[in-house]
Amino acid sequence: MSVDPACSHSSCSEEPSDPEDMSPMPVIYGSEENYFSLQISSTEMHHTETASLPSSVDLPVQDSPDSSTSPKLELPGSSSEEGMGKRGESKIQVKKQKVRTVFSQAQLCVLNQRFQKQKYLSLQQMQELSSSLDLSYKQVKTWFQNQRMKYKRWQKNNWSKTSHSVTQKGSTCIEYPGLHSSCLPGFLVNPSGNLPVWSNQTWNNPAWSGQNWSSHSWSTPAWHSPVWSSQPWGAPFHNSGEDSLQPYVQFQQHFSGNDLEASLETVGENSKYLNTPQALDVLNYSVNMPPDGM
DNA sequence: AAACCCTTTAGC
DNA sequence: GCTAAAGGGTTT
Repeated sequence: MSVDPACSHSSCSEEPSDPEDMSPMPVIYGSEENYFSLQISSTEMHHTETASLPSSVDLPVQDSPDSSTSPKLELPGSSSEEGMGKRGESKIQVKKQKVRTVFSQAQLCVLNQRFQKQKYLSLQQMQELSSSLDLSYKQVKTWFQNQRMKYKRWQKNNWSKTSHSVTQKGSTCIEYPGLHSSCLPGFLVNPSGNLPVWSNQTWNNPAWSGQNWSSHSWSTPAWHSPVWSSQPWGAPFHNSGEDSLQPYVQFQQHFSGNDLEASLETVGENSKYLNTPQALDVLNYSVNMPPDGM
């Protein structure tokens, strides 16, 4: 099988990618996202490799400190040109060329799997995930956002396909091809966490060790629930309302341990429509339940 | 203020 | 064409 994903060798041991903004980030290499993440890509996997470095130019670019969470890690004005390049005073027409990061299969795998379970992550979750994957918070956030849109589109298409024929609640016909296609066996996550099985390389993040994942991170009220009610995928509930919540409760009662994982995929389906903090909480709780029993 | 949704831009 | 990322409008 040669299932030696991404970094089985050793090329990805370092991954100085780009933690860029995150706050809790223990690893802050530079400031730029992935600009200079000189990657090796010797194998075939391009990790977070930064697409292509424009060799010349000092790309004023990017970095948009998104600061999503940790507001300004880089002082405004001092760090790079970003300060003035943006909307300072001299509208430099330096068109910041977009840097397209290419996530590695491993990263995508984890992201996808996570997405299947949760369409929305809390701040902390995103932070942890980002640091685990060596990505920036912004990247994770953006990825999830894009995924949601993608999923939405997919759902729409899918919906038109099946809607006329099946519209019942138990119609779990098609599954969102989130990772199936790109996830190699070796990318499967552990039942305890969400890291790939082979995660002993870059994925060694204390945050995922099982401490934070235990519970509080999920129940944190930090959840700022978006407009669920208006969510396209939340709408369908008008029909089944509570019906949607049932699966979750039962789910956590019936499953436990390894099965959880498998079942999650199924449940995950539902979760697409059920993104209420509560539901997620239940789901997540189960998901993170250590197979050993805490 | 920050995250979200949605659209658009742009690299691959 | 896919999708990461930017931009703009909205919501809390």
